[in-house]
Amino acid sequence: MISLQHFFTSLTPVSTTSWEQFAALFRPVTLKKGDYFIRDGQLASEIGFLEAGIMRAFYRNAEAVEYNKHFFINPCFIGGYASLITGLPNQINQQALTDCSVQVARYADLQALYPTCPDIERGARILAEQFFVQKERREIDIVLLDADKRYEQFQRDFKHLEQLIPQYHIASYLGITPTQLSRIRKKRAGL
Amino acid sequence: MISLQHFFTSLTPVSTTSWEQFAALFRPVTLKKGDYFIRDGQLASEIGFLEAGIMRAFYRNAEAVEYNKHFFINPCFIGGYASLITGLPNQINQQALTDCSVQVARYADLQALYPTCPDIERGARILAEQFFVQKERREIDIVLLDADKRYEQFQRDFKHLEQLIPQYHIASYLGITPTQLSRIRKKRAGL
DNA sequence: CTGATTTCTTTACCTATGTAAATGGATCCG
DNA sequence: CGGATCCATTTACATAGGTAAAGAAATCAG
Repeated sequence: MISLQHFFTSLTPVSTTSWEQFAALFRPVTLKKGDYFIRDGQLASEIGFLEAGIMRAFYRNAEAVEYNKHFFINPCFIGGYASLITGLPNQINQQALTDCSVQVARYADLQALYPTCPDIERGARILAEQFFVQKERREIDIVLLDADKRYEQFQRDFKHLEQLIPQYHIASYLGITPTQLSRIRKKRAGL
Repeated sequence: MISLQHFFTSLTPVSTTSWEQFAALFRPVTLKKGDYFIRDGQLASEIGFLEAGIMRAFYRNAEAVEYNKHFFINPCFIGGYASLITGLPNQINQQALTDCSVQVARYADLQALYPTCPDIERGARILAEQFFVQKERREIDIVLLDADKRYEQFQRDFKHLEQLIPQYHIASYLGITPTQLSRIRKKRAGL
């Protein structure tokens, strides 16, 4: 299992003193299945590192319909990143689909390290760049692929996840209804 | 008109020596209407700052159908950002819709400044964060809004642009056909 | 085990949007 | 002026996908 230390230092080398200051900011938190890490409407103030468990990120529209936009199945950073950056209200929800263990830090404390720990700020830059790349990849999938292809892509991106969560979550991720996903699955089984 | 210097220093303060090294990397380039700054399939190696003019960014699918994903109407950085970061082939096209003036630098030269100019790297971090926020905002629009609402959003986001470019570019940005955009416009006029 | 709940599939119908082709304005040349 | 080109609109038809409701299957709790 990939630790916070392993994850961060794979972004960029970090000096011992920087790492100690960085690691000291985090405290362990347990999320039960169904718990939220962040909800829309809130101001984000904390960043998390998901050590174990599965979470989903989703938007809710004006009619309270949910649109899954991502599943976290591997250790990675979570949180209302856009809200942390802009200081504007968060628009995303992040919810545990299984029990999860998370390391949590105040984002302001993390930012306070940047002036004295350029290696930490470098990690933050690289992380922001990777977030951007992920988003662009997903954008391309949405724009260029039809629902069938996005389903294939989902299966590649989230190996084994399909068996672990209800299908309406997958349909929501694909931007279709469970009805339509069922049609796609049926069509594919017939081939 | 916003210069590269004005733009960058509004992200974060930059020391004189850092700025001089940074500015020295750029050379002016002129793009004629229709010219490309970057095409899909290429490896990106340069970053640009659009000083004046209008450009579009678009994807092309396997059938060569184009999907506009952004219009650059104000001074800002351009380039195959994901390709610069990952070193993988670029997937996006960026084309001048009017004659444009651009300041161009080799991305590797810019990166080479990071170890000695933490203020420049900080600017890069902030820029990456802002790119992320922009993408997320656009993602939310695409997921949560129908074509009518996205059209309204387009008109707010790109004031006056509608008069300057053909409608099929707008339709492509909205993810619909010119036929459908025509129907939307007609319906709205009737109200 | 059994009833209750949740999830998945299916059916019937409906709507938004796509495709293709025709029409009609603009606009640009020569 | 008069064709040529480009662009927006319109029409007719086709299709992907939505909605609602019912039924089937799986899962869970007592």
